[in-house]
Amino acid sequence: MFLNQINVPKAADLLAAVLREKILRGELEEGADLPNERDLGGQAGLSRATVREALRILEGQGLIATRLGRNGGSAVVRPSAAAIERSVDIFIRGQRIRFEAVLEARAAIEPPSARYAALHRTEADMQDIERCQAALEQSSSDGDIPAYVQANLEWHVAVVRASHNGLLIAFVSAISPSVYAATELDGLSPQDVRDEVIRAHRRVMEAIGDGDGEAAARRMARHVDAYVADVKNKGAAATQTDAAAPPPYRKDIQ
Amino acid sequence: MFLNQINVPKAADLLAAVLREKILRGELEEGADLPNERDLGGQAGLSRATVREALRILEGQGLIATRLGRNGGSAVVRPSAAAIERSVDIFIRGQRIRFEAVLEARAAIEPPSARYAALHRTEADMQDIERCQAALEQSSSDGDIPAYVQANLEWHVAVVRASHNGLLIAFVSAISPSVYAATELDGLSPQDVRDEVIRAHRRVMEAIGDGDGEAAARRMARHVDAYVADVKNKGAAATQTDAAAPPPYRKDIQ
DNA sequence: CCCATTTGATTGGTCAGACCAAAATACTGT
DNA sequence: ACAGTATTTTGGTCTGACCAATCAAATGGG
Repeated sequence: MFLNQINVPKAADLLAAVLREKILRGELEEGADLPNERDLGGQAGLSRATVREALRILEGQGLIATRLGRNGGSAVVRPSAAAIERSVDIFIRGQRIRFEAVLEARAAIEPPSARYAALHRTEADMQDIERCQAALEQSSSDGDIPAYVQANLEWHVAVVRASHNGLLIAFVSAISPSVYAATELDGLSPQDVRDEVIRAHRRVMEAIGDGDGEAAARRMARHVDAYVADVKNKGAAATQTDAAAPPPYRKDIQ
Repeated sequence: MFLNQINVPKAADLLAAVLREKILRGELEEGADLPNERDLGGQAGLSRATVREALRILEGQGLIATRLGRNGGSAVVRPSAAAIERSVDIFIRGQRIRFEAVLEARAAIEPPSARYAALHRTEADMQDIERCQAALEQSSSDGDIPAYVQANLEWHVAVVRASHNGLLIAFVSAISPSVYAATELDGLSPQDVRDEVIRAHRRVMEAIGDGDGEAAARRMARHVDAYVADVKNKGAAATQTDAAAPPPYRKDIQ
């Protein structure tokens, strides 16, 4: 062997790569309009169909947004966590990641995030968290389980957001929908469990408010570990009755 | 107001969504060939250009792979962590995530991952980790810094891989390239620091080998926190001499 | 002069048809 | 039996056209 398999790149991929670099290097700043598709094709010596495929790639990566009509066209947008959320969702569903593993990942990330939250939180962060907690308590006393689960997730995301670490926020946001989808399914959460969750949240919030990182991490760990243990028990109980079926992690997969 | 903004979906997006669901629901299993582009267009009542845009979207999401030539076409592939790595890379670069924040995220995820690794590792996992450690020690004594940094990262990924949690593996894999790119740049890592890293790794490995989750987590935390503190100090020192410039986090951004 | 309406220009969205190029298969002559 | 050639299948790309959404400019009545 003296030559590696030569990889013929596709024109659309190349164009997408060029534009992506231009964007990420900051040559094209946020909001900047790309030339229209016909001009882009003319400049690059490519057909419009090829240009469009390249734009589709970039759109899928969350780097541009395309609007129709006069003064439309493709404009550079700041890549958000949405792309990460999409890819994580696809990964979880495609790899058939066990629901327990998703919870484990959350249990891994959230306690350190709570520590950072305690260290970096602002006044506005605390207000956000408290707003989520209020919504949680309200929906719990109303007995509105879906709203309760939703508010619960939002509380967790709000805590991580207070860490001001974009990556941790993105990771937790990315796995939250899966946690929600699987939790809602169970229809669990009796009154006493909900009350205990509310108390645990209050303890964590107190630590974050005090700026006590260690306490925040410890209490958050207790809280999410209890959740994981709870689900694992349920999973084990379910496996007794139906040993062959893998634990469902999402309603549309069975 | 009595009607919300009506969102006209694009044909390619719809087709991509339909195919994506088919794939993720398992209707099309791994390796299955999609119909060729002409047939797909015929069945869906769409032009080939539109079909190709849809396929490009799916390809970007890592759900299909397309090969040229007779017996070519698009085949379903299992979505891997690669898509997550791409989106995280774009996110980090696009959001100008501080390098410290990337390290913080790693410092958050790796200690709990080490705990899971201690609990779930197999014999093969230990061998992988030891192989990485051997490469690390070799390149360190050779003074080959790039190889050393590379082996260092691989060791960390190998540890997380031993946790057998796909999400944690994906997250750490996703941020590793950024850690590498930024670390290499520094050209730091004098002999004594490298030796200390090697000793820290050995301590973590011992705990994982013993199945002692708490010790593994604690030692890993010590190890990565030292790294973060080191970088933060360097960052502070650098800011003294050049207070205006934001800390570079990647060589191609300056 | 102002405002509502109509008209027109710009741009993405889609289509149809063609040809090229890569890759596997079928064929053919030795 | 085999090497070499032709054929077929399929993605890759191009050209050119028309539709549809959108906004700007022209228009016309009050």
